[in-house]
Amino acid sequence: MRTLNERPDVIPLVAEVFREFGYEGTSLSRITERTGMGKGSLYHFFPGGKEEMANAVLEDVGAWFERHVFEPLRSEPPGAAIARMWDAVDSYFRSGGRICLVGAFALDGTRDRFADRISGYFIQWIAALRDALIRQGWSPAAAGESAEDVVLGIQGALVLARATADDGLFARTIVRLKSRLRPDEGH
Amino acid sequence: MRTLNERPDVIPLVAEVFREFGYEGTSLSRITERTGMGKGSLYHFFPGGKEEMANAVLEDVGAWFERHVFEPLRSEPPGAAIARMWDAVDSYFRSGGRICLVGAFALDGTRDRFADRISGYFIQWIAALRDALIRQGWSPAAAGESAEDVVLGIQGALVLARATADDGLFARTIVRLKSRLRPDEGH
DNA sequence: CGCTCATTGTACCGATAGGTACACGATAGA
DNA sequence: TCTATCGTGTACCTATCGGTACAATGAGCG
Repeated sequence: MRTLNERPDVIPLVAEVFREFGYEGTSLSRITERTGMGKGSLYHFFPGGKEEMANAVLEDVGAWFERHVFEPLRSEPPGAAIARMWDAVDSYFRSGGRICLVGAFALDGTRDRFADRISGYFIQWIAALRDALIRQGWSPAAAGESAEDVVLGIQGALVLARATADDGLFARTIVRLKSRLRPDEGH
Repeated sequence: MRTLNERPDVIPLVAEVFREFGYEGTSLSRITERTGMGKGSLYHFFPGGKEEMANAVLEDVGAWFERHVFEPLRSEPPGAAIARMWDAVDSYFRSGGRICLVGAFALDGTRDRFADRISGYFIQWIAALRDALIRQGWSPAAAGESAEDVVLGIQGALVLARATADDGLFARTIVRLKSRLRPDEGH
């Protein structure tokens, strides 16, 4: 046919396949049917095959969070940046209807293959949030602990929401986590 | 050879394989090499093949938690039962060095195959903990919220601990979660 | 128009997937 | 000791895996 597809267009489609089936559960044929691209095109854009596709997907996810979450946390006024983070998280994960690819990859043997990208994602997130909290007047220790607490809470909520198919769980959890970041107790 | 192996002996070995590689990433040959059992024996004990093995493993995990965590939470004095839960959790997950099979299965397409067992595990855990908190004098609402918060925090900690290869994260998180269950704020 | 080159479908590759068939050997009960 | 059964190793099955080769196609451009 013709050149309707570009590499960046395909990545979100491929991402969704990995999200649904995990790295090992994602077969080239599944990607083919979901993207409408044959192996020829797929290997043209991703000469490294499945591994390169997953890498591109992880990079794409990382870039999205860098842009919409981490960077604002580091440079915008902390209150506004944190509010923005909650909005981004809620919409990105579709209120718990969508899981975190990075978290899912972290849990099985896939982790070792993409260790740097996976750990980088979480470390950056925690560091950026911690930074914002410190700029909001928190002590470094309390900020670090709470940042970890929040990021981990989001991941846990995604696991539980999908495990129990409880529609409200994610939103409930976000409310609770939000309130923990509000300055009422002494940090 | 002879009948050294019994079904119950093999299940923990198989469980470890699923834990490392996920459902899709676990191949019969990997199970064979890890357990030392050939396909003949494997299919003798698990005629349903891989799916039956995973089911048996999930049942085994569920039974362990029922015995060491859920049942105590329901019937023992709440303070002691909760203390026991923390010990059980820390040793079972090897301070974060071991992931939660149920949580891992929940995140990808594997969930649908074992939906009842997976959701049952978490629902029972939360309900049992909630029950213990109520018997400790918490309001039902606060108890439900905190039970969810704790179980989800454990899952999140397992994800992050493995993602970032941070040895101390799990223990740190447990300390924090523990303190949230101690009666100081008004519930 | 004709050249070039990115893009694509198709056929094919060896390896391995999950699963089945079956016959051999040990065992235990009679 | 004879025999029915349990446990096991091995050979084999088809389907699919991830990946490669390559020829046809088409757009862009001089």
